[in-house]
Parts: sequence; structure tokens; C-alpha cells
Amino acid sequence: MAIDAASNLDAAPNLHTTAAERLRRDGQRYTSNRRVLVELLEDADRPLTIPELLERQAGIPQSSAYRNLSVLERAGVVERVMATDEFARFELAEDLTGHHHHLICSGCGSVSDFVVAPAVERRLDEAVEAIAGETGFRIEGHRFDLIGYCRDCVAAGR
Amino acid sequence: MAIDAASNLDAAPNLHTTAAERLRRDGQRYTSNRRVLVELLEDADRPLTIPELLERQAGIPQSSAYRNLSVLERAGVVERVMATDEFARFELAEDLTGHHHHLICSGCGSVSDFVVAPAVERRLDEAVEAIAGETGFRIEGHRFDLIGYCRDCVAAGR
DNA sequence: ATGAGTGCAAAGGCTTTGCATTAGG
DNA sequence: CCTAATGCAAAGCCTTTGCACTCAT
Repeated sequence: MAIDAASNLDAAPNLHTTAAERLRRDGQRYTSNRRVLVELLEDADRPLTIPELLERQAGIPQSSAYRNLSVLERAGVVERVMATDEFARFELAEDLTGHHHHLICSGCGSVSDFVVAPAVERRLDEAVEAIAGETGFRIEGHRFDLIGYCRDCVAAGR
Repeated sequence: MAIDAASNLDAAPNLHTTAAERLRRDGQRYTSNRRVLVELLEDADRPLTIPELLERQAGIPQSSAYRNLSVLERAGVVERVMATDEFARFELAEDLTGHHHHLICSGCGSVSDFVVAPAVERRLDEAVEAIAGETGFRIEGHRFDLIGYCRDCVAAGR
């Protein structure tokens, strides 16, 4: 559902303001197309592919979607998620929605979100700490995804 | 370096036998092209893209590389790794080489391998256990990758 | 006015596929 | 022999780009 000026106040008070601000910092504008993309991602509970975004809002030309998502990614508003298939998926940046992880289906390639209990997340952070020192990498984040088969694929016998 | 009949005995006694067996189980043959691909992946210490594989062994046509890697993947001999760029990367299946993780460079997209201490790995397994019950997924594995910047990209100021 | 954004169309680039030929069992 | 595998070429498909037009500032 779209967020108008009224519902904007209770539903997501800062999201659009933050997005506009981050874009402006990059010398970019928060246009209506970009707002629509952000709203579509806000309403989704999982990363969406560009074909999925386009079919939800036929108004946006393909090239604008690709270009705007790149701009939004560079500005730190959205993040690109690669799973196991050829599709790039997009979701709002973690600092806007909270840290989470992905369930990646080996059967159909679908991606869904999940969060883990704080205690478990703390374990993961400890693991990252333990690894950080041993590598030449400047570590900026981690990705802890579970691979398996989603309900539909299990039902379909794979 | 290629593995001939002699060195095969000490270097990797079971790899090719195992590969042949898994392919046969799928009604597939372990041909010379497929053997070359497996050897290239065996000698690499990180997942390789198809362009990388082709430039290391000019003899294999592009289409055969794609087709054979798909066959090898279906047979469970190799695994496909998606990072942050558009390239699919391939590595030997984990049960052939041991469980490991990936360092993914946000700067250049390169992927390298690393292993974590058993104690840390145990922490990760505990986390997987904790999550498994809460999801509709049939979990088959996990992926714990670190995102950051590799030595080269850090040196290049990104 | 002035540059960013837009949208259509065309091109890029990784990947897949059709088809005739070759080779493995 | 007979089917799988091969290899060349062409097509597919996601993605990017060129260019002229529009819009916001």
C-alpha cells in the first residue's frame, strides 16, 4: 500500500526523509520513481527482483528501475542481494530495517527474510570477531544465510 | 598442475573416482572435459568464474564449460557460488574439500576462501540449530560470508 | 536556464540452446 | 551401434547505455 502524506506520519516517519537526505548527500534527488521503489521495498518482507518490482508497478520503465536502484544503492538506501540464481534482488538498507538474514531456496531460488534471537546474533558477532584478525580483509559486515528448500518446494517434492 | 595416473594416487586418491561415481549415478559420464574442470577447481584455492576457467585451459569451448559445470553441479561434484557481481563462481562441493567460508570483496568482487576454528564453527552450528525450528524451511546448509575489502582494494584506497 | 531525471530503443555480456558431428561404453 | 557429449554458432535474457525530451530548481 502506498504511503501518503498522512499515513506517512505513523507508518514510517523517517524512511522517506532519510532516503531523501542520503540521496541529497550524493547530489541526487528523491524523485517520484525513486520514492515508489522505496515504498515497494518497504512493503515487501523479502528482497525483490527487478522483474518483481516492475510487475508490481507497471508505471516504471525498466531502464529507470535499473538506474534508480543503482543510485539508491550508491546512496546507501537499498542493498543488492545475490542469491543462487541470476537475478539481483533489492531490499532496504539494513540500518533502515534492522539486521536480518536470508533463507535461500535451492529449489526455486526464492529468498525470504528471518531474524535471529539476540543471543544467537551475539554468537555470530563473536565469530566475526574471531575471524577478523586472521584475514587481510577489512571486514565491513557479514552474511549468514540458510540454504534449503522452502515450503512450496518441499511440498512439490523438491 | 594436471593430475596424471601416477600422482593421482597420492595427491587426490578419491576425488576423480568420487566424481565419476556421482556422475554415473546421474547417468552422466566423466569425460576429459569434465575431468579438466574438476582438476582446475581442485588446484584453485577459491571459487573460479567461467572466464577464469576458460583462460586457464583454452582448450575447452565456452558452451562445454557452461554445460559441464551444470552437469557437475547437478551431480553434486561442484557448487555454484554467487557473490555480489554478475559472475557465477564454481568450486568443488564442500563434502569433497571441507567446510569453509568466503571473503567477498565489495571493491572488486573477488572471492577467497577461509576456514574458521572448530570452536567458532560450533557456534555457527548452534545458531543454525536455533533457527532451524522456527522456519518452514528444510535447512540443508548455511553460508557465512564476510563482506569487506581485500588487501588490494584497501591499498588502492578502495 | 541548466543540469538531473526520464523513457524509448538499442547494445552489452553472461549464459543457454539448436544442431550436426564426434566419441565413449 | 547408440546414446551421451561436443563444439560452433545463434539466440535468450538480465542489465546497461545512448540520446533526445522533460522537469525540477
